[in-house]
Amino acid sequence: MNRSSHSPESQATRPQKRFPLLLRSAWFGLNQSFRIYLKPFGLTPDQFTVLRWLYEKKGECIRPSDLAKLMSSDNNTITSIINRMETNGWVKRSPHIHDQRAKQLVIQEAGEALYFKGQAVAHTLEDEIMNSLSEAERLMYLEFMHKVSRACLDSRDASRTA
Amino acid sequence: MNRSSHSPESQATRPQKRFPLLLRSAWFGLNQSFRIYLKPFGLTPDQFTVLRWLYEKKGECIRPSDLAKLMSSDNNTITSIINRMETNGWVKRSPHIHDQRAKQLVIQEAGEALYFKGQAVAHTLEDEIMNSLSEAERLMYLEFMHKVSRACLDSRDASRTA
DNA sequence: CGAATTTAGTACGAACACGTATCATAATGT
DNA sequence: ACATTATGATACGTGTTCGTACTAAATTCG
Repeated sequence: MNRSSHSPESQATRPQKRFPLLLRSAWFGLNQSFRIYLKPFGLTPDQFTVLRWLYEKKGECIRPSDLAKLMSSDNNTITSIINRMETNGWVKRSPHIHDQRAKQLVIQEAGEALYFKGQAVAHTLEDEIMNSLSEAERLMYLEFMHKVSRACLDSRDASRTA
Repeated sequence: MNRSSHSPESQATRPQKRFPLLLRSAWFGLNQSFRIYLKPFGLTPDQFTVLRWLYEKKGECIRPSDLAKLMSSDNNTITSIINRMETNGWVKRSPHIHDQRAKQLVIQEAGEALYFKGQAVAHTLEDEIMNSLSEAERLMYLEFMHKVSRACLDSRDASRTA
């Protein structure tokens, strides 16, 4: 009841601790910071994430639709990103072995070199952010964040089938 | 070595607990879910957020640049969103009293009506997500999330001036 | 086997994110 | 007062997000 009505201090004084706002500013802050650090390499945060997955799963056969699931994204977005990355020679689309419709995504030499450069930035940034919490807090936080992100994805999937 | 070669459980079983990945999936999951629920109203999540701030700060003079700060966004993005919302008659650009360059953003009747509709959805969704944590966990989580989002924004600001 | 359904990928369009450039106005410094 | 600098808003271009629609191939089922 009376969660916020219209008292003038409700937003200004009370510290902003509502989840959607915190999530938004955390995501935008991290993403913007990462983008600026990656800029000298000509790489965007999303492109880096693609390189990351293709590198980590280099033995396996990764299709665009797999990448979409791994990145909580969708096929359209992946197609668009891969188009640019293939033009730049960072990844390659190969035919799939068992499925004539599908493509297999393979990271290229140039892409791997870029990935290594970006990785250093990514780790530095992640450590910097995580240092705002103590060791004990960090463990709890990641545990909670895992549950919350699971709930967010479940909510999305539920809203799609509804 | 040989950390994943081709064992199928390497990624599927081991929980992904790295912060950037969790943050990404939480943000995309929540945003996509919210978008689907708002769709019947012809409203997007970002447009809802604009209406939210303009409603909550209705007494104060809010300029596009203020909105950019409140939403962790930038002037360009706000201009673009406001263009569409003004076309739809949900908000209005008025001249600023003391500053000839600036505009004052005012929420319109139609915008307020839409905001109330979206608010119900937003609260339901937020509660649903937060229910994945216990009361005690939720308090700690929001506290941690506050620190982390602060660190993300600080990192962004630092990277800009560097 | 052959028809219905599902899945993989993409084209296209609207909305959003954001860097750079531009113009007008404000604030500052000497 | 006047030149310098900073700020508010926008135009424009590129990249990302995602809905709708379409084609081709795989799967399911009668």
